[in-house]
Amino acid sequence: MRLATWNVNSVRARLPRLLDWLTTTKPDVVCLQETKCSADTFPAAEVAELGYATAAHGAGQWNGVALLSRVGLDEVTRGFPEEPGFPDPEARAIAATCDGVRVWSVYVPNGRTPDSPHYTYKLAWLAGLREALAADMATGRPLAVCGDFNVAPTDADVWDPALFIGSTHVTPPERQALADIRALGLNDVVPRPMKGDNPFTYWDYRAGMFHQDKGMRIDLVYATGELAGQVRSAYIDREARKGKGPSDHAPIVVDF
DNA sequence: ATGCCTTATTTCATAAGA
Repeated sequence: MRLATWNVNSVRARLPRLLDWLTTTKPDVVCLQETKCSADTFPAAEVAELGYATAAHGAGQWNGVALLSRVGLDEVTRGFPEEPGFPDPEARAIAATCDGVRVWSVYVPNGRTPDSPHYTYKLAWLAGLREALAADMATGRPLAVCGDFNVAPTDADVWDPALFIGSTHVTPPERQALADIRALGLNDVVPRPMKGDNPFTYWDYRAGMFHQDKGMRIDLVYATGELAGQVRSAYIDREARKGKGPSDHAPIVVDF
């Protein structure tokens, strides 16, 4: 199975690039984040022409997640029980069973600043996600939770750790929340960069950050043990971050 | 301290992103 995850920063704005990328990369299952559209405006017909079934979860201009699959898309769940909201739950999680693998696409709240209520919400949401994953893993199926976690797991995952001290994405509570999720029995599948040493997945649009490789690794693939043991390769598709009209995130592609 | 860039929107200005 070829599994990918990509924060597309609007699936409609990115549609031509997404279709090209699907055609050349040929993933079996794709986790999308920041689709920024409702389920009924998701371009499902366009991806269906390439052989993909769609399950989307969205509610307008912000957030939004989706799953595309050409190997089955069953037992779809949107959100999770007792999902924290701001104040109401947002479209940040969707899961499905694809060829026997339980796949989650998640878009973790940004948090803004550590003194913001959005930060408290972020930590609560990650704790809630942990409980939902624990419940889903009780079935014993292989599982992968993929997406934009908005947390850089280590200092090596940001281009300048000194610059990030005191900022969201690197604080100990956020990193602990990720560690608590891994402690369920999930393994960080670290993809290799196509160029350079840094496994970054996000670069700000501004100030030529991508070209200077001033980025962050905040998009993650966490897989249960047996599945992680079957990883043949994992890479960050930096080509998709180049050129005209890219997302600010690059896709991660994992072959099992 | 802020913009740098890009998105969507009851748009020609704002909120949000990370």
